Amino acid sequence: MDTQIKPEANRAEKPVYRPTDIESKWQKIWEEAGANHAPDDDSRPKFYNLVMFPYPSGDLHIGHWYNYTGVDVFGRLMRMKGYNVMQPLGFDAFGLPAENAAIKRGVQARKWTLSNIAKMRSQLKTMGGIWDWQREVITCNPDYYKWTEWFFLKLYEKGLAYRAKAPVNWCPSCQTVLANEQVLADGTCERCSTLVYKRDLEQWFFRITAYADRLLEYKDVSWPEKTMLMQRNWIGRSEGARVNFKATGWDSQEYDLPIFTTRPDTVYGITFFVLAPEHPLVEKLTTPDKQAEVNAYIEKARGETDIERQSTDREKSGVFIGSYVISPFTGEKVPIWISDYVLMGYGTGAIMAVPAHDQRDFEFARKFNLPIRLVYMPDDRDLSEDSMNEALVHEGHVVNSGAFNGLPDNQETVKQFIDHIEHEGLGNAEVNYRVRDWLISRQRYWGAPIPMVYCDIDGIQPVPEEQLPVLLPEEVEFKPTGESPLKYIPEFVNTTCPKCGGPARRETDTMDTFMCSSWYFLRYCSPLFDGGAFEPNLIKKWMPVDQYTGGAEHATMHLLYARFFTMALHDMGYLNFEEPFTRLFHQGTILRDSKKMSKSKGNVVAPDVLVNQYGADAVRAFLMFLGPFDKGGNWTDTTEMQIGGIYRFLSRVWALVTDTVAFDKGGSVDSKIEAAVRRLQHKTIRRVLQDLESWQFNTALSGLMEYNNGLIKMAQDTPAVQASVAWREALDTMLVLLAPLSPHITEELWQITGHETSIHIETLPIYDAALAADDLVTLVVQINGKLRERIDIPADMGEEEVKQTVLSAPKIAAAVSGATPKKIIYVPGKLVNIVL
RNA sequence: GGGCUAGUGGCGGAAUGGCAGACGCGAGCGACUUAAAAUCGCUUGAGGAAACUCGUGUGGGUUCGACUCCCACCUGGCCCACCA
Repeated sequence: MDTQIKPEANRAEKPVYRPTDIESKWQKIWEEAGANHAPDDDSRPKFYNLVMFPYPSGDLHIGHWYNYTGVDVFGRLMRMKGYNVMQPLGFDAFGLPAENAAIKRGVQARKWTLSNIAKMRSQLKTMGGIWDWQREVITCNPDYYKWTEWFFLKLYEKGLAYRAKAPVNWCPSCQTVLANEQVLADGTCERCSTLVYKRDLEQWFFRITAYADRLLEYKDVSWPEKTMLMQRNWIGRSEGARVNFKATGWDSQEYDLPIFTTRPDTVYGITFFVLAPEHPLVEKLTTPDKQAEVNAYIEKARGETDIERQSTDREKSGVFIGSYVISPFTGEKVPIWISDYVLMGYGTGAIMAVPAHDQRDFEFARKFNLPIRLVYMPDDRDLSEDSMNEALVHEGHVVNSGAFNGLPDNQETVKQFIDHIEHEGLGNAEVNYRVRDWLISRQRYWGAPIPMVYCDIDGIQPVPEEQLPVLLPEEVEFKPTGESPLKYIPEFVNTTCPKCGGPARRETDTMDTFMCSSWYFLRYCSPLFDGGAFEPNLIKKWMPVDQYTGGAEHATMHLLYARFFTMALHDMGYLNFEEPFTRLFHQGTILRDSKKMSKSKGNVVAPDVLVNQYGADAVRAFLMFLGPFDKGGNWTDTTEMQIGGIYRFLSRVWALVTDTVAFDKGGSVDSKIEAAVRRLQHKTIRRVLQDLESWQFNTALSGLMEYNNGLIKMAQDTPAVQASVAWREALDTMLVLLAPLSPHITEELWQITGHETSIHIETLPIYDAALAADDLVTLVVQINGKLRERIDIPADMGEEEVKQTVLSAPKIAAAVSGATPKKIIYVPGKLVNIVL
């Protein structure tokens, strides 16, 4: 291979650094030796090092490399620390892109997916990671999705799966359901530009809300605070009360209208009542004279896109529907309105409006000239309903509330109101969650089938376990609209009822791919096991995952679903732990010109060219050198130029080590020089190990570069040092510390320097503080906090003597010029600050 | 609107409250070469001949001492977004 960067060999007898040759050589040797496989029977302690598996889009880009290199560096480090490291990889293989390829290019989804996997697997192998390919898991294979279906049945048995109506994106022109990704920002269909609207469909849900409180616990896990906070906000636990109101419909019947509020202490402030436009009682409570207006409003709300409806800063809208509720607290008639700021999906879809103390209600009241009544008054000033221009939230003391007047705004007051509500039989304390049940139905072809059948006689019936898997047909034809072809395959749809044996229809929806990724980490433990989803003893051996690494964007979806799954399986007795991932780390994202890389945007950076030119070792180290691993980076046109620096570094390591080999071992060298070598060696061990263990790969590398530069300098100054034992050990240290980052060159040099076993099973060097200690330390001398001088002093000099030495230094003495210092600050080994 | 996070040379970035700019890229000069590339050496925050002065988004504060801690603001990124 010819590149302009590569140095010529300056001596014929020395081996030349040819990265690609070395890399393919060692990758082959490692693979044949099974070096990357984590055996199930092994006496070392286990370490399960997991990375979020990729979607097989077809091309491995530099972002994948970044992510997987960091994980591999950490895995290799743990292996060198003596762990039996299991580091598997697989493919999250169901999903929309395969279906789009099938529609647009007429290639079968399965074929497309598997050829992408083959390509990505071979690309991945070039990075020289310790991926345990014997454990590979592909979620679209029947031996995997059989168990995805099985989990569905188990959740169904436990009452955690249920069917309900939910809105989907419906394109009236294509006559099909669209995924959120297929709806453009302006609310139109990506295929035909028709306006998409919401339509209710019967779909399957998982009752994740039943686990909301448990999901807030985080038992025995060490996760980033940020991620837990995101999940907590997502789950959104709110304590409050349910209060029952009653209203009379135009049919003279009385209807219950419960509401949920977090502010039961403001019930006396209610001046109107609002229902979500979709609320089922709207029809009964709308008086005939309001019918037309109300219907028009509901129509309008339905036609709005999510983006429109969710925008906070739009003006409030709504319609009075003609009926009233009676406030059980004040006995007043309170008008009922509908408005889209009340959501059917949260609480009861109805609220009591207290405009004086809720900003949204306040805006609504002002817009429609509805009354406002203060039930809290600030302690330090007067406020009037007419002049206030925003709601008063959490301030002051209770007023206008009968026996409660005078109470302060606090939890105790809220509790007294709830007690009162419960005592009067008007309602009860209640906790609500923002999180909704998990909708897993997808009106898509390329996913795991939902193992359910519909019988005219027996209704909904689960497919019996022994009939699993419900196989997904592989040769299918798509309608031009992109509709799921499953509906039109009679052999798939028509089946028999497991209960009565009569004719029945299969469910044609498939499962959300998050379902597949909610348990893949369990499958890695026994990927070939066919007696169940996993082999219980191997689960006990490997789980929970010790280290999980992946993007922060999965905080509220995948990471929550996987925890829910694990907890549900624990409760069914399949697992003896509740949290799947003990430690979590989010790597940063590599952007291209400040934008996310994606195949669809066409802005991906391919690693292949760089790997061919500089070798995988250089690309790995280069990516890790860009910055802190959790920060990611912005890839611009000049970024690539930096790889030359890493390549030079590796070449210099190569030259340093191969130069030494020419020297005879066992020569003697001045003990002072030997001590200097040891000092540099042990200082490096300390900082580099510390950095590697805390994922600071960029500073670990700069530490190694400084080490390399230091050793080169020593060899130049005193060539004889290269014959010493200390020198050989110093080079061993260099190679061992560099091995996790650049595994091939270090393995090659390890062999060249006469070692007979792989460098990657070496144990890490141990830091010796005594060897690292300096005789002299450089002391910084400041006057009034400003740097004035640097003085070398013996490391063991006492404080008084240090101060005297400093004060008698000519520059300092001149600056002080006879004045008496007010104070002298002494930080041992670091600095002296003289305050004048 | 809320939450989180970041802001340091021409660039990527480094600094348990203690020498700002480590390490690397790029650039400049030099050596080697007929020449170029590669390699090696030196220089490289700004101003200044130098002594020295200024300098980590802006403005305050705490401290002997602040890139680092506190307050306010400005700008970017990410997540959530009318959740009663």
